[in-house]
Amino acid sequence: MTMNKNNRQTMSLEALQLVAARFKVLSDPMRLRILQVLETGETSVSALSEAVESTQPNVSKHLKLMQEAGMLSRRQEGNTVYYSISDPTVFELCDVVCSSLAERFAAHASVFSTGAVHAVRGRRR
Amino acid sequence: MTMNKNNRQTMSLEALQLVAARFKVLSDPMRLRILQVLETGETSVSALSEAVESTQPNVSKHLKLMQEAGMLSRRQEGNTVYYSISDPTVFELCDVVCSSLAERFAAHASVFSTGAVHAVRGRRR
DNA sequence: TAACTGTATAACCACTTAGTTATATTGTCA
DNA sequence: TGACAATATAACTAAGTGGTTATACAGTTA
Repeated sequence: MTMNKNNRQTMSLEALQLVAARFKVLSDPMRLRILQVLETGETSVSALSEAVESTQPNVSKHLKLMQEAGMLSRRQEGNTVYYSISDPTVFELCDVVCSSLAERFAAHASVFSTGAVHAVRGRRR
Repeated sequence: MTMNKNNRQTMSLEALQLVAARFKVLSDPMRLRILQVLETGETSVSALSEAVESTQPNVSKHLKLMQEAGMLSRRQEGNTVYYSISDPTVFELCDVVCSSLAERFAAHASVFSTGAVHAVRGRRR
């Protein structure tokens, strides 16, 4: 096993690509917004489209992307489709980013609500 | 303060854009590779270019991007420039993604070396 | 000064991506 | 069956991105 001098494994290029792909899914504001809504619970496509103020085809596209990335599950009931979060680590990732950003921009820290995030973090999941 | 039903704050669009931008920086395999090298310590641009097997202009471009994102620091000595990691939370993020991926692809789990990452996680930083 | 080294930048290209509009698909209900 | 509703997909466009090559900019050394 390849280790660097911090005793940390050096990942293969293939593995790096998979990690990068995961970050890429989270690198779009609209998708983050969708995830925020989904955190409140399973939601239909039409309800999501309204909530995030975008068109249905656009939301459907993002949902498919995130589902294929393994972040969402899909459940159909009649002709309504409900999506929900299947990998809650996405919020763990967002929390880490928020803390880091809050630390950097101490001036705008309230935007990221460091305190609130930290308070919630302990009791989630 | 806006909270959803998980008692989690709903971030503003502006904040979501900042978070998304951070994920975007990490969404490229070459940048992740550079970060891996930098984790072993401060490195010059030329040494980095060799290590990641890319051209100097390309590496310089990625370095500038990551520095502007607040992940790297730059130090010049003579006409050699050394970059180093200024925000170690990037590795925290990578660890979370690796664990999540390892869980999903149990078959290819060894690629992400769950065990190794977890073992190291506790004593880092 | 001039030659050389290391890094940054400019210009360009192939490719990807988020969004829109139009349409297809699937399910329900009369 | 037909009309309708919810979702998915196709085709397209404008904007962004990673890489390359060439060149500019500093800093060192003769």
